[in-house]
Amino acid sequence: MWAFQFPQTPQLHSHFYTNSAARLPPKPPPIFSVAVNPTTTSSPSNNNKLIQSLCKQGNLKQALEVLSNEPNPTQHTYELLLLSCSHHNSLSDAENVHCHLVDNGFDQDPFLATKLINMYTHLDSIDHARQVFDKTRRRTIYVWNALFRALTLAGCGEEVLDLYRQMNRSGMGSDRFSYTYVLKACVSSYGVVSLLKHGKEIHASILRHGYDRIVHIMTTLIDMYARFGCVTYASFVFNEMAVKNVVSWSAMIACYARNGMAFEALELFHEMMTETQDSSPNSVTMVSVLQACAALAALEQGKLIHGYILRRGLDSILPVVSALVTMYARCGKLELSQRVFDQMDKRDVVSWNSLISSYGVHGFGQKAIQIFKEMIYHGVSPSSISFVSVLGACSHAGLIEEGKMLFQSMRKEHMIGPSVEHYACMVDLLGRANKLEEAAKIIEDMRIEPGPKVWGSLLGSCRIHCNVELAERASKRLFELEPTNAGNYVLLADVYAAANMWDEVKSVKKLLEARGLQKVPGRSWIEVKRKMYSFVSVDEFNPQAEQLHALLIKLSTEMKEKGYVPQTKVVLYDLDTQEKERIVLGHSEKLAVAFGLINTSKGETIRITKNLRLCEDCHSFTKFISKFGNKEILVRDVNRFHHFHDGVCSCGDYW
DNA sequence: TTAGGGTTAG
Repeated sequence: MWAFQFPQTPQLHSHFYTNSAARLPPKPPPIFSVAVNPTTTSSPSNNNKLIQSLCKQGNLKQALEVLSNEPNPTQHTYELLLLSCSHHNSLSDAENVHCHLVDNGFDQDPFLATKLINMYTHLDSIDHARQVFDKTRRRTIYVWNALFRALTLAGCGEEVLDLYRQMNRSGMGSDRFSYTYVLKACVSSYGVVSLLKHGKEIHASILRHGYDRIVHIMTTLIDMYARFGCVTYASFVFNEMAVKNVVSWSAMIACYARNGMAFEALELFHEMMTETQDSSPNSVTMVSVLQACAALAALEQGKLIHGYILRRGLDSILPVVSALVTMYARCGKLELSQRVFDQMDKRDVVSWNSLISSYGVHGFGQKAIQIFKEMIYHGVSPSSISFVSVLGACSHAGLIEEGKMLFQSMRKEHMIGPSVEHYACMVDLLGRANKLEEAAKIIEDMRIEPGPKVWGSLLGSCRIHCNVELAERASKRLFELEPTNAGNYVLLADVYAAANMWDEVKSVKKLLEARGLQKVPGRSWIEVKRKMYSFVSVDEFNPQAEQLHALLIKLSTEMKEKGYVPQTKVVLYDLDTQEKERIVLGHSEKLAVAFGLINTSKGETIRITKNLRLCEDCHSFTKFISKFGNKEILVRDVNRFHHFHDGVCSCGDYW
């Protein structure tokens, strides 16, 4: 048969070929659709009208039956049929309509080619979309754009860029739609090569062709730079925009929020509220703003934002409510997360995942598992992220057997293949529990390539349990996979320092320097009376610093009398014990604790956030303060929460 | 005929 044919579709024509004998021999392929279109000269038959009406009513089955008796379907009839196949998510019907269309001489119609590509994109059949494109000789800008969209959604960014160059060579210029798809393609690549360079070239082309006044394109550009972590470029584009709307503001706020610049995100939000009259924030804006509050653990800010959401009636929008659940949990108010969740009329898998991870990050592993089961009981199927959340919760709580069983159930019961993230959770779970060999075995047996997250989990566990040999193995891979991540070098140096291997510590530090990298400085912050105060280990600019240091020396002396022994193995310098003690006493979280002791009233909980993992010494020191200073102290480190109360931490010293 | 920002984890 000359007509378009798909592989693996043996029953393809059975539905339509009841009169197949009358159709043979096959017609030669038409060259130009308009010239051979059998219906351009005649008005649509009654059958055509009936098919169109059935499609509009959503009755695809009957529409297809009528189609089998209609010798002259029109372009519009096919258009509605293809749309209907998309709505019904039916690939087999789609293929049948496609074959029918080809048999009736429409295979070179660029309008229908566009519709076919869009339909196959919707049905996740990228190969089919590509075949339609390849067979279409007259490629309008719509046809090109449809394929760009298809490939971008499928993560084939590099292929889009190749085609884009091909399109330009063919003399076809880009329009505003091509630019948005191609910019998105730069960040949608599954390949390992960064396409940022290409994104910048496209940016230049946009400027050359005067498309920089199109808000859609400039917003996509902001988003592209945001996803590459190029905040300066993104804010430059944003500031240069002559006209901004709610989407461009939201894109810039999201850019700050996801790139560790939560202060800036909140600042920009306030600017948006005060400086714009016609761009009032919407639900999407609020999600990013809540993310920023969560990142900073800015509870008071978060509560104000919650009030605004209620006043604006945005509290029924699921992503907003899920972001509220997460915000309260990350601000240390788990009970408020639960309350917000309980008040939801409708919940989706994201809402459940938010609650599961909320309990997880606070160390309530069993509760997280219970919620996971409740979710399934309520008929909501777990997603891949549900498993990341619940496995993470098991890891924080040391629930090894439960974690293993859940991991097994992924494939068996829920048909979800484990991804790199799930393996990383399992390695973390076993590694933390000092089952390092078992963790290494998991990596060996992985069916997919273990990425930096997996090796990073193993290295983190080696640091906790001081396993030099395995740490060297993991870091060797990590230095290849992500040579610019300073954290990995620091972890390896930590392992060497704990083993008193000072020459090795020195050489890791040299490697770090040679590669132009720096250790991320420890930073802690605290919200007191709606204001945020930030501390770094050596903070000469804080007017209270002297007072804070004096208080810390006094507290340290007192706590030593009560049994506190400074843990100095975290110091990466070969110094004497006294010097090491001085260094750990200046850690940012201790400064924040001291600030909290001075500036909070009796009975008020101290809430601190830290950008790195809490060190052993600060952990031990804070336990003593909670007992002898009679203070509740809540610390959120980069991984989880620590509730210090009466000399005990909720993590059970397992973090 | 086609388009831009957000949702959970690590």
